[in-house]
Parts: sequence; C-alpha cells; structure tokens
Amino acid sequence: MTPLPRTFYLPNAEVVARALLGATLTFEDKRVRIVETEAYVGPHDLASHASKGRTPRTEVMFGPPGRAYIYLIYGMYELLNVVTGPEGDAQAVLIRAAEPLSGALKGKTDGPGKLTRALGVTRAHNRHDLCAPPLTITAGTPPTRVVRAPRIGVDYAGTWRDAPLRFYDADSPFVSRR
DNA sequence: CGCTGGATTCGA
DNA sequence: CGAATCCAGCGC
Repeated sequence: MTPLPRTFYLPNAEVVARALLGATLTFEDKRVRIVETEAYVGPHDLASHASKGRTPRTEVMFGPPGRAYIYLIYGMYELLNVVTGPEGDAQAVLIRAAEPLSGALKGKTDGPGKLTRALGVTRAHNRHDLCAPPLTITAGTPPTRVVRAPRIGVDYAGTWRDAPLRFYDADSPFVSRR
C-alpha cells in the first residue's frame, strides 16, 4: 500500500484525528488498524505541549505536516503523534489505540503507551516522515460508528480539559479503557 | 543546578 | 490509589 499523501495531514488536527480512524499504521513488518485518536489543536490548547511554545521538544509540531512527534512520558512510555496543519501551525494527533493486523506485535495495543511498545516505535523515530518507510500510515477500513468524547488524562488543561477532541471506533474492543 | 510533574500502566 | 522512572521546562 502507498502511504497517505502529505496533503492528508494538511487539515486541522480535529479533521485528521477523525480521518485516521480505520487507517493502517505500519512499522517495519508490523501493522495495526487505528481505532482511537485525540486532537491537540494548537498552542492555545492548554492540553498540548505546544502551549509551552516552540521548545526543543515541541519544535517538530511547528514543522511541516506528516511527521511523527514521539515523546517519553512518565519516564517509561513513548507516545506517538502525527503532526498536522500547515507548517508553523503546531497541531498534532495522538494515536491512542489500535487493533492488531499482523501477528508480530509484542503485546497489547489498546493504549498509547502499549501501542508503541508493541510496535517497537521509540523516540529514535521522532520527526520521522510518515510518508516514507519504515513508519507509515495507509488507507484502511473506516469505522461504522464514531464516538466523540473528552480527551484522557488532561485534567491540568483548564478550560480545555473537557473539549471533545477524542475520537474512537464505537465497535472496536481495542479502544483504551477509562 | 535543583525541583516539579506528566497526553500511562500495572498492581495492591 | 500509588509507585515506577526520567527528563522537559522553569526558576534561581
């Protein structure tokens, strides 16, 4: 399969988060179907790391769309994001959960930390261009029903805490719990 | 340079 | 409910 074109990542994070549901995430020989995402809509979004401004860590979010933003959280989990929006517009979509498609996975994929661990994706792939191997996203099977809800674990985000920017496949048993 | 706390997960 | 485990961001 051909990776989704860079133009796919050009719209805002909310649109891309919704559009990524059902798409296939591939890393080397491992493939999963994305079933849960969250949109981080810009520097004004207090839940986004981009709200701290342009720093060494957030730099990639201010760059061109279609790149991976991967960071370490709680000292032990790597979370995978996709940068969206035009260059200079720091938006991103967190990939929270997926369904296994290949059998080579090293564990569960029903949570953002577990997903990257099962795929073997690490910070070494931060800034990687998702339009080229080994880490890519291709078209897949869209969900029948999509649920929109508040994001998980962003209680610190003030007025942005309850913004309904989380999307998931209502019929998938692989959506993260909570 | 020291301090604080986190887009999580698992086990008690 | 709290520990694990480490580093970004910030203040001094």
